[in-house]
Amino acid sequence: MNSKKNAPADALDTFARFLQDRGLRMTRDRRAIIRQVFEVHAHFTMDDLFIALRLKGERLSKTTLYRNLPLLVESGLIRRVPGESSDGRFEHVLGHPHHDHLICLECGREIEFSCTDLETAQDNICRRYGFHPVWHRLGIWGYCRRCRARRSVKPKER
Amino acid sequence: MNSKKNAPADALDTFARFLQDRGLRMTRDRRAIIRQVFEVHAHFTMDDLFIALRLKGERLSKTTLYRNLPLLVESGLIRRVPGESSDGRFEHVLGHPHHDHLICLECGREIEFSCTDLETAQDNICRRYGFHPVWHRLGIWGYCRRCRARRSVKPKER
DNA sequence: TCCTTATTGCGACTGGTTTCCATTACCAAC
DNA sequence: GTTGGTAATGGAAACCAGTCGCAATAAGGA
Repeated sequence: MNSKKNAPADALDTFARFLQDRGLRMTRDRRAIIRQVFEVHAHFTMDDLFIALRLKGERLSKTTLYRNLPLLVESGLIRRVPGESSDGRFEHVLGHPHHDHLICLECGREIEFSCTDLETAQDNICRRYGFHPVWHRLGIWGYCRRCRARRSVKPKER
Repeated sequence: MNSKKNAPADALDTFARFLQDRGLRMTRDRRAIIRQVFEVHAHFTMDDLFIALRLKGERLSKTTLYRNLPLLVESGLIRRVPGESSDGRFEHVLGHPHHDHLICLECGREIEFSCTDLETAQDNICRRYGFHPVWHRLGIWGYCRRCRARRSVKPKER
């Protein structure tokens, strides 16, 4: 029952331990932040989080977020999403399996995928360079099936 | 003589064409920017570029850089260096073939590599999704050989 | 419950980037 | 070469995300 299923509660425990180890305190705001972060399975910005929490009736300030997200990162519960276009975005780590993205330049849609061949090729590269990988991020930009179809109808466009 | 060897001149031509196509003008400042960018084979920030140009006696303003670098990016001559830690950095593209990055979380070093298996795997993915790729970007974060060696000396660390 | 000290909110502040607008300079047409 | 329409530019002001200082608040161990 206290298994992996309850990510928010697990994360709360982990964070509580992390705080205690460093003589910091668990507060209402911190609890709310953790809960929110692990309830939603998507990337988020400071502002996303702020708005979501305010909508839930939490009265914390942005300053508090700016002060606490670095702690969450340090604790390993969340991480900044690497990659230029995802500047200022975070994602939680527990229960968020790895995936990469196809991003459509026309409609902006992001398609998630994962591919073992890709992972294998990456492992090979890392081995070749004596590099110990921790995580990676691959984005492929281009045109999705839907937009290509639409395009082919009026090929003169552009 | 007018071969690939002269990157700055080639880039200047390319950019001139790019500008003309959009009804924009080639100016002294733009020429100076291109020349500088293609003379130096290294990542650079707005400020690096500004200082370098000023040292060369150019009297352009930062505003001009902020206005023109996006054009260079659009023209494909330079690109923003991906990766969180290299926020705000650019690199030129001509004579800088496609590559991906291994980024060390400890020392920050970026190792460039390219790998056909990886490209192949990506092509397969795209085919599977009916996606037409235009470009991609892969970053692998982890620990480089050097830092791992240093670490293994004091294995209790972490 | 008390008391120490971490946490918080607010407003001021910062550094990087963008915008405004008056002036300058391209460059195509004469 | 001169002219005219319009893009480009510089400098200052505005903007914005993120940070800091400080007084008030609230964890949580004694």
